[in-house]
Amino acid sequence: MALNDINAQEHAHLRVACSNCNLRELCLPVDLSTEEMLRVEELSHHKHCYTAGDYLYRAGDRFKSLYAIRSGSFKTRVLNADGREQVTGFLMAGEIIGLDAISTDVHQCEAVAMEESEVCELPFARLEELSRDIPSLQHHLHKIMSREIVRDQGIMLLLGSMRAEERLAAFLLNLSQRNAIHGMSPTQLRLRMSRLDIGSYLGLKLETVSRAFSHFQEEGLIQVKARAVEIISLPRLRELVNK
Amino acid sequence: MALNDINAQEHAHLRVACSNCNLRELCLPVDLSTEEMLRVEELSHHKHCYTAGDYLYRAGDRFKSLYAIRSGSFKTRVLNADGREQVTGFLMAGEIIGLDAISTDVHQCEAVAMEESEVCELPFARLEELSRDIPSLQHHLHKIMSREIVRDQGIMLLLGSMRAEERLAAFLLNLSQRNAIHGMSPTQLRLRMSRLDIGSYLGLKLETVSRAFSHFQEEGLIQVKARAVEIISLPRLRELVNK
DNA sequence: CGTTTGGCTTGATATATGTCAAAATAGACT
DNA sequence: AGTCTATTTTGACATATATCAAGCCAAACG
Repeated sequence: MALNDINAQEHAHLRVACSNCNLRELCLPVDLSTEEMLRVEELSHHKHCYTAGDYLYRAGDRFKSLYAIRSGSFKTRVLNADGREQVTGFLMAGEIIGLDAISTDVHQCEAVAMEESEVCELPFARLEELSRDIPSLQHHLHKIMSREIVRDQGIMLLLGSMRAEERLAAFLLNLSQRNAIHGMSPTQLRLRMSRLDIGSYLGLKLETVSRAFSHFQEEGLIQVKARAVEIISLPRLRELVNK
Repeated sequence: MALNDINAQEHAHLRVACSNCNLRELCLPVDLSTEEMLRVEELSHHKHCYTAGDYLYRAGDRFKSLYAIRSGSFKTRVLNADGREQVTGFLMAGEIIGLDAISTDVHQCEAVAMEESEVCELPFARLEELSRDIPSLQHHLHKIMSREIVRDQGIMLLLGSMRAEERLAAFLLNLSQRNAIHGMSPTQLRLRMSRLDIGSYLGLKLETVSRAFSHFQEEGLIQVKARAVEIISLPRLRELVNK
């Protein structure tokens, strides 16, 4: 079965090997023995494929598994009683998604693919079992959850104390940094999300986001062509955030 | 040594027993055996006392322990490079504080007591050990971390999509609910924090917070006397948030 | 008991961002 | 290629919140 035969709607299962995965150091601790690695692979040997717009899960879905993003990207968003919505994150390869659901066994937010994407399913009950036997895996899981808390606090700082252009600059710098982690260019960004989504994430209206992009371009900070953004001056963008 | 002899500056140690603690069901899973309970008590038998303004920890401090608040309350805040600050939470009895530090082994934010407060220290390495042996404790820890993530996402929704008065109403309702959990009145609130802190938490200036309080009072929603707030109409306050 | 101090309230005004509307552009589909 | 649709940009204007400034109040203190 060739990769491009997979229909995302079927959530096709595919065997994968963590030991060969080039994202290994993002998902797993570094010091696993061969035997431990085999046990982990047994846990997460199922891969699922999605296309843009597909839901990985919806608010209210019963929680069973975390997901490690193997390729592509997702956005997560929370919905209010009255339909108000807030994009809470844009997640890319190597990141773990679904941590919010552990608290109640029900997904609190929803996750939507922003492009062709693949995830490894990590049944959480098995993950807990395994992490009881493998201390470094246990600690790694704790770090991942803690990192999510730190990330969220950073966004609270952004939403609570920064103005529109500072928020957008921080957003671009964050994308740049995460691009770099994956060995991609820190200055050539291909945005996977709309201005509306960026606005929701940054607590701004889409028009404000668009104007900020235009203004950055006028100032020679970036070059914008729709969703292709080139950062001309990383230092000046950083200045903008820290002032 | 009597309780009121304790000097907060000394962070005096006191033996405490979880099994007698009336906050037990907030900190611990319900189904611990007597033997397991004894082991947990061994983990967390140290209590520390603080007075208003004392730091529980500062950003940059090496991470060693989580803390369970036994009495009183703390605020946590993150600081930016340029001195910008954001209050990220107001924590009260029964809540666990310090989860953000697990990710890097260094505290990312700082925690300050808002009144006379006591905490139980939970050395994290020991907590991890213990939770390897006691699956329900392990799962409980995961739930606590996940709950923090959900809480943070709720604040992101508030900061990103609500207007000033909606934010304040949500804040008051949250306090009311947590008061109720502790068997206290859901309508008689004694605020432990200043308008400045509320403003920082809600992403507003203190004047805006003050005006919103005044306006709520004019509308007959609440009765404000400095930091003593009486909620007159919970339903109308809820309406405000969900519209 | 009067003074000091920090926190809170209130008013007048400024400004960043939202709102509404229209045009431009880019992608998707025949 | 050409039409259709969704997304993005841009402009004019409205408004929520910030800013600046003054006065008020209550707890703390000499």
